[in-house]
Formats: sequence, structure tokens, C-alpha cells
Amino acid sequence: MKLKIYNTKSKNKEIFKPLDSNNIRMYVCGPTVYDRAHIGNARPVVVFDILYRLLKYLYGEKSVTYVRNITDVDDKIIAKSSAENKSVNEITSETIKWFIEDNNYLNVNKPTHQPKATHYISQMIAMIEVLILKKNAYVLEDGEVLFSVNTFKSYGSLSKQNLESMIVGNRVDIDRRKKNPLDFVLWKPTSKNNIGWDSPWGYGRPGWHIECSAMSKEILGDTFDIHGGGIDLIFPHHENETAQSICANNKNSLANYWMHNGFVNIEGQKMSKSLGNYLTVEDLRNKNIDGAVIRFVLLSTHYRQPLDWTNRKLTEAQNIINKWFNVINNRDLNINGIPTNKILEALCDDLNIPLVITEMHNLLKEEDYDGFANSFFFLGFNSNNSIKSNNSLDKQTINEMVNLLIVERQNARKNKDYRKSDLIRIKLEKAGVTINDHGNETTWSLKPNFNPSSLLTEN
RNA sequence: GGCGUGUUGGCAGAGUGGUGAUGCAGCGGAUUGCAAAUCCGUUAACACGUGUUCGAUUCACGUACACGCCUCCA
Repeated sequence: MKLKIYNTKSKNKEIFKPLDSNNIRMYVCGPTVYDRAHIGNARPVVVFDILYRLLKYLYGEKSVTYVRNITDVDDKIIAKSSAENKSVNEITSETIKWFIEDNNYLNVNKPTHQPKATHYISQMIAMIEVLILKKNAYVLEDGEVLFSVNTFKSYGSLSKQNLESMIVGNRVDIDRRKKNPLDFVLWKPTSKNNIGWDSPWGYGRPGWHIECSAMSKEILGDTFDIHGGGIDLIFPHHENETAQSICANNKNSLANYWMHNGFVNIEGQKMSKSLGNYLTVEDLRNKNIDGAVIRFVLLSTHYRQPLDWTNRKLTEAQNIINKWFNVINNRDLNINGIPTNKILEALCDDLNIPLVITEMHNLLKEEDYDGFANSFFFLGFNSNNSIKSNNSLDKQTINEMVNLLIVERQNARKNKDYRKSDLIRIKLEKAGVTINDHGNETTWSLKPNFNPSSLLTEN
């Protein structure tokens, strides 16, 4: 089966041809760690998790290297550290911990490498030195190093911009010291009491773009297969990154395929702290919304389109995941981890996950429960949490508690004490337990928002 | 001003040059003590205009509207 990927570079869907099919290399821009991850951060994490799973399936578990970096030096981090009177390291290590917890909650596979920028300072310095030597960069009097955009003739080719119109655009800062207003920072001088490192140009810290160039080179090599990230990164971040890497490495290309995911809106509006519609993964966890439900919503719109996060969608997703859980939990299944062909075909068509979801519905209609379950696990909907994470009760205790109430209700029904049986049902429903009566038999299942605490209270 | 994306039924959301997905909601039915869940059936759409074509929602051009990027941002 051939994987097709929409390549930002060519603006076309292309058949994916790896540089080396025994060593597929993918780099995705990860978080700047200064705050809790919002659902906009979670989208690329989940989308590229699916791609990672797919690549491993197509080329072999050990043939895929997936790098997702962590930016742990940056103005926002420094601002937060001084605002909260904590060290940069305290801020970043705490945020990284949150990020990992959120990812686990969403059942995201761990990338092969999660390099931190601060661990690659010497590689960045080395790369900047090469760029200066090759006259692609220049040093200002105060020790600031800038990349010279004019020295790279393909500058703008990834984002389809041309230099003149960008400069005409009114928002480029006019720094007279720059040879071209678009020249960007490689190394930024700073005072000794700030976080920084010694360099040939004095004490300072790296510019934003150079870290990805240095880390991808170190871990994946000069040229690799796939580079991903949010659509907003196309310009300037990825444009600058390619420019640096191509110049420093003397290669034609940094990544062969560039993939960009669309933004997340909330109820039709851009998410922002000032609008008060800022939604983090943690917020959803606190509401007991299952990771699989969040995952479902994030995947229910094609990754290149904008995704509108709405309450209505969340409810729909909850119902679907609930139904899927029931299928998985109430059957003997043959699990081999292999999704069906139609699911794979949809995934291979530039990750058409909405179509994948349609196929999941079809599998249930066709009563192909094994195919369904294997696809379900492949897509990572086998979340974790409904029982474990939101309480200290173990599965057995919950079973006993629920079964006790079920028996009580059945007895009430036999005695035609429907008032009592209805009360028990309502109580269970409130706790997130769904009752299914089939003739004389009653089965039950847990909803994604199962919360046993109300089972413990008396009526 | 430049670059880019989108406009599909009540809502969400794929896709296709000819047989008009899928989910939710709606409607009709089965089942049920009542529900829920489940199952069966069913209504309903392709922004507008011109062109290409035997035939366009699907291709081309234009118009309108919406959104994103060009500054930190996933």
C-alpha cells in the first residue's frame, strides 16, 4: 500500500518515497515549555502520533525514528521564570512533566527522541560558526549573529513568499543594522545574570530557529524524510530552519516532505487567553473527559483543515466512544494489532482519518468485530482512564459495587417495585454506568465519564 | 498590499466527472414495565455566475463571503 502525503513544499499530494526504507526519519516541532498544553498543542501531537503508528506498521517497528523536540529556552519561559520567581529549570521541568502526563492521557506513543534545546547548545554554536564562515551569517558589534537572507536564493520557497512583498508588508521590523529586514537571529547576546552560554560572540542564547536545525542534524542527519508542525510555523520558523540547514550542511534539502496541521478554534472563535476560551488538556481531564474522547474530537476533522472544538462535538464523541468501548469490552476478540485494509487505505491517503472513522462505523454494521477492535487499538482509542485514573478504587471493587446494585434492581423489577428499580438505574446513570436490559438479563458498561464517587453516597 | 485555505443536507464531516459517504439530530417502526442501549427503514446538500463536456457538486475562469499566515504562537 502506498502512502500519500500532502507536501507543503510542492502544494501537492505526493507518494511517499523514503530516503531509506529501513530508516524512516520524522521530525515534528514540539512544545515551548512554559505553560500547560492547550488542545491546539495537542492536535499535532495526536495527528503525528497516528502517522508514527502508520509508518511503523508500513516499514517496521524499528525502522522509524521520530523526533519531537522540546524548546526549553525562550523569551516566554524567561518571562515566566522572572514573573513567578522560579528558575528557568524549575519552569521547564515542571511543564515537561505536565506535557508527558497529558500525552499519556491521550494515549500518545512516545517518540524515539525528545531532545531539549539546552542540551544541544554546542551543536548550535558549531552550526552558526559554519554559517558565518560561509558568509551566510554576520556578527553585529554587540555580539548578535544574524542569518543573511540575501545569501540564500531559495529563501521563501517553502512558504511561497517573495522577499519584496514581505518587506512591503507593513509588519516587518526595521532594524537598521540588518542587511535585510528579514534577517533573523541566530545568536542573541544577553547579560550575565540571565540564562545563557558562552560563545565565540560572547555570552548569550540561541535564536529560536537554530535549535531545530542543530538537533535534526545531530539525530537524523542533514536530510531526512518528514518535517511536521502547526500551519503557523511555515513562516517564518520552517522557512528559516530550511535556509540555515541547507546553507550550513551544503545540501539541497532539509526535509523531503513538509506536513502542517490546521489550527483549533473554540466554538468558532480563535482560542486565546484574553477571550477566556482557552482550553487545556488538563481542563478536560478535570472534567473527567476520557482521553479517547479528546483524541476522537482532535482526529474527527482532517488534519489540514481548521478544527472547531465545540461542546456539541464533545458530546457526540463521548457517545461514539462509549459505544465503541461497549463493543470492545463485551466481546471475545481476536487481537493481532492489524487494522483492516480499508482503514489502512484511508490512513495512507494523507491521513484521511474522518474516512477512517466512517470505516469504523461500517465495520460495526458488518459485524466485523475483530477488524473493528484491531483498528480501534491501532488508532490508539484504547484509553486507559475510565477506571484507573479518576479514583483510587480498583476494577474489582467497582464490579462488586455495581453488581450489587444491579442485583438489587433486578429483584425490585421482579417484585414490580418499579419506583425502586428506577431509582437504582438513575443512580447508576449518574455515576456513568449504563444499564442494558435484554429480557431477563441485564448487562452494564461504563461511560467514558464514569465517576464512582456518587455510587458511594446513599440515596 | 502579498501568500494560502475554505464555502457540501438542521449540525458535523468525507468524497466523486455519471449509481449522490458516514455520524448526530429529525421522521416511521421493532424491542422495553418505563427508560437507556440496540436494531431496521426513511427525509434531506454540494455559495453564485460563465465556460469545458454527451453529462459537473466534482475540471477551468470569474464573483461573493469566511478564515489563516506575513510579529511570539500548534
